[in-house]
Amino acid sequence: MARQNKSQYALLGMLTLGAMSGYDIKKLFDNSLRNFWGESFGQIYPILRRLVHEGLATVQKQPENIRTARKVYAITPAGRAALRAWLQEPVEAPTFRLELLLKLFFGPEMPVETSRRHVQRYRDEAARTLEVYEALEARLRGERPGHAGLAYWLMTLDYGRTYASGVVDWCERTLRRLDAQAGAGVLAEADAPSGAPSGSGRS
Amino acid sequence: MARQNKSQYALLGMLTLGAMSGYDIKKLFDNSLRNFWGESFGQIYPILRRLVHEGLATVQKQPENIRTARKVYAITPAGRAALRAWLQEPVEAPTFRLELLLKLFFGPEMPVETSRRHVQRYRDEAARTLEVYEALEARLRGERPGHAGLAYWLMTLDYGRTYASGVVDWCERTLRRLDAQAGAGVLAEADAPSGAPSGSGRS
DNA sequence: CCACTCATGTAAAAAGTTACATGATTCG
DNA sequence: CGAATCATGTAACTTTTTACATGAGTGG
Repeated sequence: MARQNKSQYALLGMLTLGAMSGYDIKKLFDNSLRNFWGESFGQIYPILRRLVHEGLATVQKQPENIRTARKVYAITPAGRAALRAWLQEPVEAPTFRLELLLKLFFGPEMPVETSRRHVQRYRDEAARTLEVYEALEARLRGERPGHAGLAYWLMTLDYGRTYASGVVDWCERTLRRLDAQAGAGVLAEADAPSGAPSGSGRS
Repeated sequence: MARQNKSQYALLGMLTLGAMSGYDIKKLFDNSLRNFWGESFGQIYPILRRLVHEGLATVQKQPENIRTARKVYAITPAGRAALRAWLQEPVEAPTFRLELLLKLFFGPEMPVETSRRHVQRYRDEAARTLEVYEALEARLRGERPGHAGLAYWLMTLDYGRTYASGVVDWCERTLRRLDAQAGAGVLAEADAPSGAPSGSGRS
């Protein structure tokens, strides 16, 4: 029970990398973790406020006084303890929602060419992501040599690379399969407008 | 704008496989699509009601009269048209939230052994999933030979297999890296209880 | 001066899960 | 007859996104 809020731990974790503002945290998510985690401002600011309220973080206005000033947050020992307690807990199994696969699963409802287009685009995106990872890895190794976290960051990056490269392979295999599908004379039927398919009876 | 609700299309898609009840739909998600899509009853029943209201599906009570009777839903031509329109639309890029990677990213905050345990468990689960897929593929090929959807179902299954097998590989590589990490003298510090770590100063 | 990035925040809506309530049927 | 499965549904809650509002500073 008490469905734990993972976002708060994500934020606490970010603060272990150094004191920073909500804006900085957002940038970090977008630049470094976007392949496996993200948070929106609508989550970040309210949670930061709560963390301070609960004594897990502290704030300090940078220019002081000004209403829209930059606020720098830092993790407290209590915050670090809370984070560590969560890090100890077993990882919950992720639930995926892959729209591409959902659509592909209903392939008989569309022309093969449409499935093909979706898969092709997915492939291109994964290939681009792969390039971004190469660049990111080079940057990481260069910028922060010897940083305690480096080895771990590279592990998560390796995950992204493995994943993206697996996607590219699968897409290429699937494109070939779709071509075979199109060649097998399914095209004519798939192009049909909306009639009911042959076998709809329940067992 | 008008953030489209994907769940409704998932349900409509299920109904293209044949008329069925909300309970049947749930079972189908749990048995066949669980690696890339899922829906809870809290979503399914209200959405089915709405689909009927909008003319995208029809209902029929099976024993009739009884209040808790089985209700069988069928897709209408309008429903099929709505589904197909959605199938045509470009696939939105998925956002992942992989708790394992988030925790691993904060590796310096925990003993190497904890990271190791998480990764090990992840590996075991992926390996088990892989076995389930093999069985599922055999069952599919046997049960429904010649079904129009079979080729597509096998493609989604192939995705799951590729993914799970990539995860297993990554986990094994990562376990070796973690061992190297532990050997590099990080263990002593990492095993410490919870006080502030050596270099906690903000830049 | 205009566009862009920096920077904080709120409100409303959407999406989704969980827990609960109810009751029939089937199998051992 | 008790447990499991079949079967439907609602209400409360949590989580998350989106859109909006505001305003300072910087570079062309």
